[in-house]
Amino acid sequence: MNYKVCGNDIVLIQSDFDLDETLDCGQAFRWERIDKNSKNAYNLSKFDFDKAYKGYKLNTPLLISQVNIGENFGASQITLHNTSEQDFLDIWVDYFDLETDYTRLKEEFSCDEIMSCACKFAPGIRMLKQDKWEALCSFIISQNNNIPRIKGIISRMCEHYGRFPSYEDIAGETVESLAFMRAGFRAKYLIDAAQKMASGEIDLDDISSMDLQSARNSLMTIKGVGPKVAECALLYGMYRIDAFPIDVWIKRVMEEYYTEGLPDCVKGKEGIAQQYLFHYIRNRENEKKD
DNA sequence: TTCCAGGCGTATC
DNA sequence: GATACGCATGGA
Repeated sequence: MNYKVCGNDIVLIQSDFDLDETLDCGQAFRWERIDKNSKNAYNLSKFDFDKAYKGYKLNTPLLISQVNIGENFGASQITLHNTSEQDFLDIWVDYFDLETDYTRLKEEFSCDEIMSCACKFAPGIRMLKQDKWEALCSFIISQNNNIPRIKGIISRMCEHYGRFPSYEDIAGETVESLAFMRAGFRAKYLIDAAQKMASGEIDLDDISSMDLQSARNSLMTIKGVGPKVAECALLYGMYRIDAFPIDVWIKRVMEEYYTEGLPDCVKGKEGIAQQYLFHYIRNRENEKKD
């Protein structure tokens, strides 16, 4: 890892990392893009960047910016603003999966034609290693919902508590007291998850070390957690990259390209492959509409 | 107005 | 075990 401490900032030159493709691709819901016109509000007036986001890992805030380098944006200068070296090494290196070589990963994936297209379509995707409880909550809220609304519900939740609520916070709530979130029928599922954690019936640390099928089964004892949400909690919250969430979009990918199953070159890393495929099929469809 | 969104619980066969 | 339907909410 090649980084410099510059005053209160951490600066690194990083390949395979694009903030839009990583922070706004449906794996995390608490990153907000900073409009360049409003950068003064973030004390960035003297700082030039191509794109920047503000967000959190659970309750640690971060302002992160990107300056593209070179003609084909193969690498970027990434700056973590107002971040101590300690927090960088303890939290963010892990969160942004900076120890994984995505160049090599994409080379492996690219032995398959569709995967090769998907990797080229969004070469700056990285898997975020999110907090277990944060990811579980997020994907309980995600069911039968769209991404802008998921973000809105989580935003209202965090604003209400002044932070991301703990499971103890939610365990003490009722469907009525959570009405401010406008989460609809999902509120009772959040409460059930929180109460099972409070009672010790569910322990996410234990689940993270179980074999995949046992972990799935344990998560699915929570009301509102079925196969898809369990898979997402495992992939995004516990970095179980062999978990493969199948939502409506990935179902389309499977029906269109992989009726025989996934190619061998993604075996063991299906979850990361899924992230490229999800982004590819969604944005390819969006282009059709334009 | 109807349909859809990173699904799941329940009823029914 | 498979299939059908309702579910809260809000944008298109």
